[in-house]
Amino acid sequence: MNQRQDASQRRPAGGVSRTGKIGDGAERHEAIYHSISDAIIEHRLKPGARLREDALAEVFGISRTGIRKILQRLALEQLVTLTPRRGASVTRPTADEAQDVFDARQMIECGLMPEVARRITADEAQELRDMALRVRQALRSGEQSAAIKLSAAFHGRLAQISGNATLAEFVERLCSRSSLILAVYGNVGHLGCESHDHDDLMSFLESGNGERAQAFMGRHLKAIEASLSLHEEGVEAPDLFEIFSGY
Amino acid sequence: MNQRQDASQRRPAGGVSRTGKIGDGAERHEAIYHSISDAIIEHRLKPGARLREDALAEVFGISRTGIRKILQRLALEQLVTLTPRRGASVTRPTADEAQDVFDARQMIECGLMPEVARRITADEAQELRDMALRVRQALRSGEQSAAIKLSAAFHGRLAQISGNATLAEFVERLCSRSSLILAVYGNVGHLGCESHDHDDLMSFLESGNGERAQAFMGRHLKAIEASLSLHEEGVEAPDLFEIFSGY
DNA sequence: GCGACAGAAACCGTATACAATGATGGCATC
DNA sequence: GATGCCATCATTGTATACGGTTTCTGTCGC
Repeated sequence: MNQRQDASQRRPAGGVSRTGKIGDGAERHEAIYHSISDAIIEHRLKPGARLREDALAEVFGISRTGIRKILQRLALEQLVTLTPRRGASVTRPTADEAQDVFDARQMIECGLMPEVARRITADEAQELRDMALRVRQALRSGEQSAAIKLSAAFHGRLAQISGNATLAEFVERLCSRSSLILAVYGNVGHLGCESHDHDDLMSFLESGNGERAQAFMGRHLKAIEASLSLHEEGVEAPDLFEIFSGY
Repeated sequence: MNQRQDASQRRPAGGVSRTGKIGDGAERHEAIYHSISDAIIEHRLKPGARLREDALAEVFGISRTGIRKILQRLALEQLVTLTPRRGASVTRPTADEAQDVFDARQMIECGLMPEVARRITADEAQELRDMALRVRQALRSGEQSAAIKLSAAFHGRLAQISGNATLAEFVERLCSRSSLILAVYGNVGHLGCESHDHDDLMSFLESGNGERAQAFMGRHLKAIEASLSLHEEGVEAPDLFEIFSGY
């Protein structure tokens, strides 16, 4: 249930409140937003987990007002679900939503590849290869959480290179939601992005072959999708003992 | 400082809580959100117009807290821009952003057409034809504001029929932003959506011809895009009381 | 006459207090 | 012993107060 926080250790995460500089308020909010968002994307906060305003306010050393703002932002990105008078919890995507997200990625990410192939510079290609390398490293060393986040970052950066900020933002949101989907419907040991898929993709892009990159991205996404167990779970009788055995 | 006597007296007076339904708080916020959003989409609030929290709070009879929540939501949809310590104003899209939005619409709306053609039912087709009719009527009677909103609604509803809620939401947001773009770069008398474009599109969809619908949608969007120009309009201070007088 | 500075007002950012509501657990009754 | 009701509690929703920053304006100096 509620993971009873050791209240004795409730230090504000990083010298906070009355410490002179107030100008960092905005940055601080941004940092807190990323903290929570990362925790969700890396599955340290699992779908369904409740996010109480008081608790978060205490952890980060700001008032509920700021937390609410952040929670609303996360809700609009569909990473958390806001239930009136019940508070916030990490979104648990349905199988339908998962299907929608992957169909959308198929359309947008694939559609972006030709433009990316046209625009990508050598520096950007190198940057992406570095990111792909870090994903591989994380996968090899078993850091699945890190791998998921890094992989999402790779796809997001790729979309940015298309030059269309609007579509890039869409892709980033879709990737975040994909992380949630992996948390619910993914199988351990079968993480979506295969080891060298990203590198193969980079080869097509660097050679300016947009069409092959597009086709490859399509297969890549299909492979991730195929690795999911998208059968609807029985909502009727969940095994509470198994689900909460870790608590 | 804390005059709690007021607190005890504050009780029923306004009758906000005594008027039976208390649950309308959420609905009220939703209604206010739509009021502002509609005012922006219909160009009663023009790009660049400042939206002061105090003024809005007074107009709608709620506190700044609620207004801020609504403003933040609008900001995440990119209808308003939030400048730190400067407050909110109606977003003035740049030419680049306009280009991005129309490129995105080109990709997503066109890509959705085959699926829409496959799924559309007779009832839905009729509903859309009715919407197209209302757009035409508004155009004929010179109600450009109404026409813009109705046209955006048409495109949004169309996307919903694809069955992909995620992409439909994207399209709705793109259409809202398109309204803003029309306000800044559009020419009077040359409203984006031509009179029978929507009807022609419906014919293709009803006959199940997804490919032709897709091609036609592409031309339709290109035509809107081509009708834009880069001349910027002046911005006058809006009279919030007048704009929301009907509330 | 023009520019710069200072004072004042306006306005946003944050925290806190209060009200309302859903949840939980105990108690009485059947 | 089980079920329904009631009281208490926990948690969110909303408003308001306070502090800081920006902006406007009026005056002074050049």
